[in-house]
Amino acid sequence: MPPRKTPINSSTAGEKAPGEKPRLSRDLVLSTALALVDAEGLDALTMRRLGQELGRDPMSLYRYAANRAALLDGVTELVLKELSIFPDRPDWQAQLRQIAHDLRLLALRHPNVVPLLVTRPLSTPLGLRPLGTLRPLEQILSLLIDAGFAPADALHVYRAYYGFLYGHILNELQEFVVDPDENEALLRLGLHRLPAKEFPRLRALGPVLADYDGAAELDQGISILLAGLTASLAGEKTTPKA
Amino acid sequence: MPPRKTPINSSTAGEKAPGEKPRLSRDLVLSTALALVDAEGLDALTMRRLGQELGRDPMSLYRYAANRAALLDGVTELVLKELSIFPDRPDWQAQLRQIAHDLRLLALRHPNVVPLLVTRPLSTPLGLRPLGTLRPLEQILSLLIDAGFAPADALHVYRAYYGFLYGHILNELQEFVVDPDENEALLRLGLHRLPAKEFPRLRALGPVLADYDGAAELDQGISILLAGLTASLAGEKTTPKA
DNA sequence: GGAATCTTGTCTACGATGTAGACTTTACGC
DNA sequence: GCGTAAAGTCTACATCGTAGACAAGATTCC
Repeated sequence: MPPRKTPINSSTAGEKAPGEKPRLSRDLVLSTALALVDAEGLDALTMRRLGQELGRDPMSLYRYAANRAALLDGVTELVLKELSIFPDRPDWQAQLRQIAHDLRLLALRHPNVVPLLVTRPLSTPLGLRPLGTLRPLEQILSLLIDAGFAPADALHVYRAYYGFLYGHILNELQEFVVDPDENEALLRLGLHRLPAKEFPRLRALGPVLADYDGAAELDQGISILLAGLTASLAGEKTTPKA
Repeated sequence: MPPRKTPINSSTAGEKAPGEKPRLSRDLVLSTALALVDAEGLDALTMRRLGQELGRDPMSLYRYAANRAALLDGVTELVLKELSIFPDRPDWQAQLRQIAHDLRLLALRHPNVVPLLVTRPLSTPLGLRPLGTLRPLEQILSLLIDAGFAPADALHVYRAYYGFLYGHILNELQEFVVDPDENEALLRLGLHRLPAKEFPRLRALGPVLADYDGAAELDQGISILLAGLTASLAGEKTTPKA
């Protein structure tokens, strides 16, 4: 992708009309950063570039994020804020299903942020993560406990659920190519490159790979998981409703 | 972590005795890179540092990897080669379970590589990935098809299975802290930092979080998934054995 | 109003990184 | 032994994150 000159934030006026310096704020910085990542990928998010995007000196950013890593954390937090969970709805299974689909769509909306989503927590102990990152966890636990699960069981359910969910998102995004016309072509081209003796199955699956219904697959997986979880937890002392 | 001076590869002699320049090779470069990542993390793997580790000019590395990204791909490939799959064993369920545990152990052995494992495929279309990366996929497909699954179903099973597996690994590694003594302390410390009103459930789960049996949890999840998958595929034309 | 103080943005500068391109050295086939 | 190809090295450059001193602007208190 060639570097672009026009600013990402296609707001009212040109790039640096002298009067309109809109006073920085954490939200402004982070949302511009997110827009930049969405448009041009993670590598495009450099301090210099972001500064330029905001019409400010790169150094000014350090007033709103301690360093680049913190900036990335802020972006993940911002993205996760797009996810709304209602912990006091009645049907917990329906809730989990709904959240799964919401998160999937969120990931498809911000594919370039997904590496951050799955990677940043690996380098930050749980207690030190941005609060916005932990909120979904807390809310889902709340959801499950309110539904009648013992706290420890709720944690197990959460883990299985979120694990599967993240796994699915990674899976789906791997096979996701931006240009849908190019999709099949690139796929076949790529597959054709594979040595036929070593990868017969994979090559034969080309057509099947080409049309991938992520939503359906996710839904089916969630069904299996929920059924299995309730069944496997049925033999214990606490039983959730339904 | 402070930078260290002694070379990673604690081989026979000191750092740069003039006679012992062991002639580079792709394997040597990659395995040294892996050792470096294992010991000091991904950020420590710079061309200069790796060159120094090998007692060579950083530029020499470009004879064995086109650029840094290709080097990272090489490392992932190398790690994945540690995983051995036997596609012609009888019991496919037992096989999948075994592979799951193997992969989990692999991830625990190379936690710093896990971000690469889950992240690199996102930026490389399937057909253009390093072959070593695709081999497990091919082998598992083979395993399932030989077990009686229709190819398309095999793909679905694979996706659900690998999705869950990767999700679990990410989950477990998040809660994994290197120093087990520090574990609980750090955990409590971190949890204590959370605002009590907003995160009551999470805070209450501190003790449960502290002892996490990843293997058991993985096993249980796999059981659920396998049971669910076979059940949900039973109504279709092709049925796998058992 | 005016001065003191805190906040926000800017400037300059430094060390580290990936890697292009020209060069030198080594290994090997005949 | 000589010529050719491969392996390794050197120099150089653009770009990155960010420390630290400073300036501009806003806010508070009298």
